Amino acid sequence: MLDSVTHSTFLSNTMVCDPLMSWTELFGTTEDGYPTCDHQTDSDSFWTSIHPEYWSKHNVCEWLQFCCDQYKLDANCISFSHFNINGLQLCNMTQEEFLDAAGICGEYLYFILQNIRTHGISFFTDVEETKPTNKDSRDKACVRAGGINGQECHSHGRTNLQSSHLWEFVRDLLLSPEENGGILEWEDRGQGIFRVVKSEALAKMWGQRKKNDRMTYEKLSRALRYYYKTGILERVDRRLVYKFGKNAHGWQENKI
DNA sequence: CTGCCTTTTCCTGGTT
DNA sequence: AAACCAGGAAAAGGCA
Repeated sequence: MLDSVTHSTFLSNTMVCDPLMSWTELFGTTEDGYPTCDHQTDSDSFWTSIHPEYWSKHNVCEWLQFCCDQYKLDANCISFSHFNINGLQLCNMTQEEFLDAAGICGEYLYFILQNIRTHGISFFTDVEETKPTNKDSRDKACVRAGGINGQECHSHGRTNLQSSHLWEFVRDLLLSPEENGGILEWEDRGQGIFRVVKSEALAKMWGQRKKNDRMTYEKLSRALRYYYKTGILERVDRRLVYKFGKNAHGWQENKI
Protein backbone atom coordinates (compact mmCIF):
# COMPACT_ATOMS: atom_id res chain seq x y z
CA MET A 1 0.00 0.00 0.00
CA LEU A 2 2.63 2.38 1.00
CA ASP A 3 4.46 1.38 -2.11
CA SER A 4 1.65 2.39 -4.37
CA VAL A 5 1.25 5.62 -2.54
CA THR A 6 4.89 6.36 -2.90
CA HIS A 7 4.82 5.53 -6.56
CA SER A 8 1.92 7.70 -7.35
CA THR A 9 3.50 10.51 -5.48
CA PHE A 10 6.92 10.42 -6.91
CA LEU A 11 6.35 9.12 -10.37
CA SER A 12 4.57 11.02 -13.03
CA ASN A 13 1.60 9.39 -14.57
CA THR A 14 3.42 8.87 -17.75
CA MET A 15 6.01 6.93 -15.89
CA VAL A 16 3.44 4.88 -14.12
CA CYS A 17 1.72 4.16 -17.35
CA ASP A 18 3.13 1.64 -19.68
CA PRO A 19 2.19 2.63 -23.18
CA LEU A 20 2.88 -0.83 -24.43
CA MET A 21 0.34 -2.57 -22.35
CA SER A 22 -2.55 -3.76 -24.35
CA TRP A 23 -6.18 -3.26 -23.56
CA THR A 24 -6.59 -6.92 -22.92
CA GLU A 25 -3.65 -7.13 -20.64
CA LEU A 26 -5.08 -4.48 -18.43
CA PHE A 27 -8.78 -4.96 -18.56
CA GLY A 28 -9.15 -8.12 -20.34
CA THR A 29 -9.35 -11.67 -19.62
CA THR A 30 -6.84 -12.04 -16.86
CA GLU A 31 -8.45 -12.90 -13.57
CA ASP A 32 -6.93 -10.18 -11.48
CA GLY A 33 -9.80 -10.64 -9.11
CA TYR A 34 -12.21 -9.50 -11.74
CA PRO A 35 -13.69 -12.45 -13.47
CA THR A 36 -16.35 -11.66 -15.99
CA CYS A 37 -19.21 -12.54 -13.72
CA ASP A 38 -18.12 -9.93 -11.24
CA HIS A 39 -19.08 -7.19 -13.60
CA GLN A 40 -22.67 -8.09 -13.25
CA THR A 41 -23.07 -6.13 -10.09
CA ASP A 42 -25.89 -4.03 -8.84
CA SER A 43 -23.76 -1.01 -9.47
CA ASP A 44 -23.39 -1.78 -13.09
CA SER A 45 -27.09 -2.06 -13.53
CA PHE A 46 -27.59 1.14 -11.62
CA TRP A 47 -25.39 3.09 -13.99
CA THR A 48 -27.14 1.69 -16.99
CA SER A 49 -30.65 1.91 -15.59
CA ILE A 50 -30.58 5.68 -15.44
CA HIS A 51 -29.49 7.61 -18.47
CA PRO A 52 -26.35 9.64 -17.75
CA GLU A 53 -28.18 12.83 -18.63
CA TYR A 54 -30.31 12.35 -15.55
CA TRP A 55 -27.50 11.66 -13.16
CA SER A 56 -27.13 14.07 -10.27
CA LYS A 57 -23.84 15.68 -9.36
CA HIS A 58 -23.48 13.03 -6.78
CA ASN A 59 -24.15 10.29 -9.29
CA VAL A 60 -21.43 11.68 -11.56
CA CYS A 61 -18.95 11.59 -8.73
CA GLU A 62 -20.03 8.12 -7.76
CA TRP A 63 -19.75 6.90 -11.29
CA LEU A 64 -16.16 8.09 -11.56
CA GLN A 65 -15.36 6.44 -8.30
CA PHE A 66 -17.12 3.31 -9.32
CA CYS A 67 -15.10 3.18 -12.53
CA CYS A 68 -11.89 3.68 -10.59
CA ASP A 69 -12.81 0.76 -8.41
CA GLN A 70 -14.20 -1.53 -10.98
CA TYR A 71 -11.57 -0.98 -13.62
CA LYS A 72 -8.70 -0.31 -11.26
CA LEU A 73 -8.11 3.16 -12.61
CA ASP A 74 -5.84 5.42 -10.72
CA ALA A 75 -8.01 8.13 -9.22
CA ASN A 76 -4.95 10.31 -9.16
CA CYS A 77 -5.46 10.75 -12.90
CA ILE A 78 -8.75 12.49 -12.39
CA SER A 79 -9.38 16.07 -11.45
CA PHE A 80 -12.48 15.62 -9.37
CA SER A 81 -13.01 19.32 -9.00
CA HIS A 82 -13.81 19.45 -12.70
CA PHE A 83 -16.52 16.88 -12.27
CA ASN A 84 -18.60 18.76 -9.78
CA ILE A 85 -21.35 18.77 -12.40
CA ASN A 86 -24.58 16.96 -13.05
CA GLY A 87 -25.17 14.32 -15.67
CA LEU A 88 -26.50 16.70 -18.27
CA GLN A 89 -23.41 18.83 -17.99
CA LEU A 90 -21.30 15.71 -18.11
CA CYS A 91 -22.92 14.60 -21.32
CA ASN A 92 -22.51 18.05 -22.78
CA MET A 93 -18.81 18.09 -22.20
CA THR A 94 -16.77 17.97 -25.33
CA GLN A 95 -14.31 15.17 -25.59
CA GLU A 96 -11.55 17.68 -25.17
CA GLU A 97 -13.02 19.06 -21.99
CA PHE A 98 -13.54 15.58 -20.69
CA LEU A 99 -9.96 14.57 -21.41
CA ASP A 100 -8.67 17.67 -19.72
CA ALA A 101 -10.64 16.89 -16.61
CA ALA A 102 -10.10 13.16 -16.47
CA GLY A 103 -6.43 13.21 -17.33
CA ILE A 104 -4.78 10.16 -18.67
CA CYS A 105 -7.76 7.97 -17.83
CA GLY A 106 -9.91 10.30 -19.86
CA GLU A 107 -10.12 8.46 -23.11
CA TYR A 108 -11.12 5.29 -21.43
CA LEU A 109 -13.68 6.91 -19.16
CA TYR A 110 -15.05 8.93 -22.04
CA PHE A 111 -15.39 5.79 -24.03
CA ILE A 112 -17.25 4.04 -21.23
CA LEU A 113 -19.55 7.02 -20.84
CA GLN A 114 -20.34 7.12 -24.53
CA ASN A 115 -21.12 3.44 -24.44
CA ILE A 116 -23.53 3.89 -21.60
CA ARG A 117 -25.15 6.80 -23.38
CA THR A 118 -25.57 5.15 -26.69
CA HIS A 119 -25.80 1.48 -25.89
CA GLY A 120 -26.62 1.42 -22.22
CA ILE A 121 -23.62 -0.69 -21.42
CA SER A 122 -20.85 -0.19 -19.01
CA PHE A 123 -19.48 -3.59 -18.30
CA PHE A 124 -15.98 -4.20 -19.25
CA THR A 125 -16.88 -7.21 -21.27
CA ASP A 126 -19.16 -5.06 -23.35
CA VAL A 127 -16.61 -2.35 -23.64
CA GLU A 128 -14.10 -4.89 -24.70
CA GLU A 129 -16.24 -6.08 -27.53
CA THR A 130 -16.61 -2.63 -28.92
CA LYS A 131 -13.26 -1.33 -27.98
CA PRO A 132 -11.77 1.46 -30.02
CA THR A 133 -8.59 1.27 -31.96
CA ASN A 134 -5.48 0.40 -30.11
CA LYS A 135 -4.26 3.95 -30.02
CA ASP A 136 -6.48 4.26 -26.99
CA SER A 137 -4.71 1.50 -25.24
CA ARG A 138 -2.17 3.87 -23.84
CA ASP A 139 -4.75 5.10 -21.41
CA LYS A 140 -5.00 1.78 -19.75
CA ALA A 141 -1.76 2.49 -18.18
CA CYS A 142 -3.20 4.49 -15.43
CA VAL A 143 -4.57 1.30 -14.17
CA ARG A 144 -3.21 0.44 -10.80
CA ALA A 145 -4.37 -1.13 -7.68
CA GLY A 146 -5.45 1.13 -4.90
CA GLY A 147 -7.89 3.33 -6.70
CA ILE A 148 -10.24 5.29 -4.59
CA ASN A 149 -13.37 3.77 -3.30
CA GLY A 150 -16.86 4.85 -4.02
CA GLN A 151 -18.32 6.77 -1.16
CA GLU A 152 -21.94 6.13 -0.42
CA CYS A 153 -21.89 4.23 -3.59
CA HIS A 154 -24.85 2.12 -4.41
CA SER A 155 -22.36 -0.54 -5.06
CA HIS A 156 -22.02 -3.30 -2.58
CA GLY A 157 -19.48 -5.06 -4.67
CA ARG A 158 -16.59 -6.60 -2.83
CA THR A 159 -14.06 -4.36 -4.46
CA ASN A 160 -15.51 -1.30 -2.87
CA LEU A 161 -14.92 -2.35 0.67
CA GLN A 162 -11.62 -3.90 -0.10
CA SER A 163 -10.03 -0.77 -1.37
CA SER A 164 -11.69 1.42 1.15
CA HIS A 165 -9.03 3.25 3.08
CA LEU A 166 -9.87 5.71 5.77
CA TRP A 167 -7.86 8.58 4.39
CA GLU A 168 -9.44 8.13 0.97
CA PHE A 169 -12.84 8.10 2.56
CA VAL A 170 -12.04 11.36 4.31
CA ARG A 171 -10.61 12.85 1.14
CA ASP A 172 -13.63 11.87 -0.91
CA LEU A 173 -15.95 13.32 1.66
CA LEU A 174 -14.08 16.60 1.46
CA LEU A 175 -14.34 16.52 -2.31
CA SER A 176 -18.08 16.06 -2.39
CA PRO A 177 -19.73 18.83 -0.42
CA GLU A 178 -23.24 17.57 -1.18
CA GLU A 179 -22.50 14.34 0.59
CA ASN A 180 -20.44 15.90 3.27
CA GLY A 181 -23.23 17.54 5.20
CA GLY A 182 -20.82 19.81 7.01
CA ILE A 183 -19.03 16.92 8.64
CA LEU A 184 -15.69 17.99 7.25
CA GLU A 185 -14.51 21.39 6.16
CA TRP A 186 -11.49 22.70 4.37
CA GLU A 187 -9.49 25.01 6.53
CA ASP A 188 -6.87 25.69 3.93
CA ARG A 189 -7.73 24.10 0.62
CA GLY A 190 -4.38 24.82 -0.96
CA GLN A 191 -2.39 23.27 1.81
CA GLY A 192 -4.71 20.37 2.36
CA ILE A 193 -5.66 21.38 5.86
CA PHE A 194 -9.11 20.36 6.97
CA ARG A 195 -11.19 20.25 10.10
CA VAL A 196 -13.46 17.60 11.43
CA VAL A 197 -16.57 19.55 12.26
CA LYS A 198 -18.82 16.74 13.40
CA SER A 199 -16.62 14.08 14.86
CA GLU A 200 -19.36 11.71 15.92
CA ALA A 201 -21.08 11.94 12.57
CA LEU A 202 -17.83 11.21 10.82
CA ALA A 203 -17.28 8.14 12.94
CA LYS A 204 -20.80 6.96 12.30
CA MET A 205 -20.39 7.39 8.57
CA TRP A 206 -17.10 5.56 8.57
CA GLY A 207 -18.69 2.85 10.64
CA GLN A 208 -21.42 2.50 8.07
CA ARG A 209 -18.85 2.14 5.38
CA LYS A 210 -17.09 -0.58 7.25
CA LYS A 211 -20.30 -2.10 8.52
CA ASN A 212 -19.18 -1.52 12.05
CA ASP A 213 -21.67 0.18 14.31
CA ARG A 214 -19.19 0.29 17.17
CA MET A 215 -16.98 2.86 15.48
CA THR A 216 -16.23 5.98 17.49
CA TYR A 217 -14.24 9.10 16.82
CA GLU A 218 -11.75 7.96 19.44
CA LYS A 219 -10.97 4.86 17.42
CA LEU A 220 -11.16 6.60 14.07
CA SER A 221 -8.74 9.25 15.23
CA ARG A 222 -6.30 6.57 16.36
CA ALA A 223 -6.32 5.26 12.81
CA LEU A 224 -5.76 8.78 11.52
CA ARG A 225 -2.78 9.20 13.82
CA TYR A 226 -1.15 6.17 12.30
CA TYR A 227 -1.09 8.11 9.02
CA TYR A 228 1.39 10.56 10.48
CA LYS A 229 3.97 7.84 10.37
CA THR A 230 3.43 7.12 6.70
CA GLY A 231 3.16 10.69 5.47
CA ILE A 232 -0.47 10.39 4.46
CA LEU A 233 -1.33 12.99 7.06
CA GLU A 234 0.69 15.58 8.87
CA ARG A 235 0.14 16.73 12.37
CA VAL A 236 -1.56 20.05 12.92
CA ASP A 237 -1.42 21.43 16.37
CA ARG A 238 -5.08 22.18 16.64
CA ARG A 239 -8.01 20.19 17.85
CA LEU A 240 -9.80 18.21 15.15
CA VAL A 241 -7.58 19.64 12.44
CA TYR A 242 -5.54 17.49 10.07
CA LYS A 243 -3.43 18.05 7.01
CA PHE A 244 -2.78 15.85 4.02
CA GLY A 245 0.83 14.81 3.80
CA LYS A 246 3.15 14.28 0.90
CA ASN A 247 2.01 10.72 0.40
CA ALA A 248 -1.66 11.57 0.11
CA HIS A 249 -2.88 12.14 -3.39
CA GLY A 250 -6.02 13.16 -5.17
CA TRP A 251 -7.04 15.98 -2.86
CA GLN A 252 -5.43 18.85 -4.68
CA GLU A 253 -7.52 21.32 -6.58
CA ASN A 254 -6.94 21.41 -10.31
CA LYS A 255 -4.24 18.87 -10.00
CA ILE A 256 -4.24 15.78 -12.13
C1' DC B 1 -0.89 -21.31 5.76
C1' DT B 2 2.23 -17.02 5.93
C1' DG B 3 3.47 -12.51 6.18
C1' DC B 4 2.41 -7.80 5.47
C1' DC B 5 -0.64 -3.89 6.02
C1' DT B 6 -4.34 -1.19 7.64
C1' DT B 7 -7.66 -0.69 10.91
C1' DT B 8 -9.89 -1.72 15.29
C1' DT B 9 -9.94 -2.05 20.14
C1' DC B 10 -8.27 -0.90 24.53
C1' DC B 11 -5.55 1.65 27.50
C1' DT B 12 -2.72 5.08 30.17
C1' DG B 13 -1.71 9.59 30.57
C1' DG B 14 -1.67 14.40 29.06
C1' DT B 15 -4.19 18.69 27.20
C1' DT B 16 -7.93 22.02 26.12
C1' DA C 1 -15.92 17.22 33.34
C1' DA C 2 -16.18 16.23 28.57
C1' DA C 3 -13.85 15.88 24.46
C1' DC C 4 -9.45 15.47 22.34
C1' DC C 5 -4.66 14.09 21.48
C1' DA C 6 -0.51 10.75 21.71
C1' DG C 7 1.00 6.48 21.06
C1' DG C 8 1.92 1.59 22.73
C1' DA C 9 0.20 -3.05 22.39
C1' DA C 10 -2.37 -6.56 20.57
C1' DA C 11 -5.57 -8.49 17.60
C1' DA C 12 -8.71 -8.61 13.66
C1' DG C 13 -9.27 -8.78 8.60
C1' DG C 14 -8.05 -8.34 3.94
C1' DC C 15 -4.87 -9.59 0.57
C1' DA C 16 -1.00 -11.52 -2.19
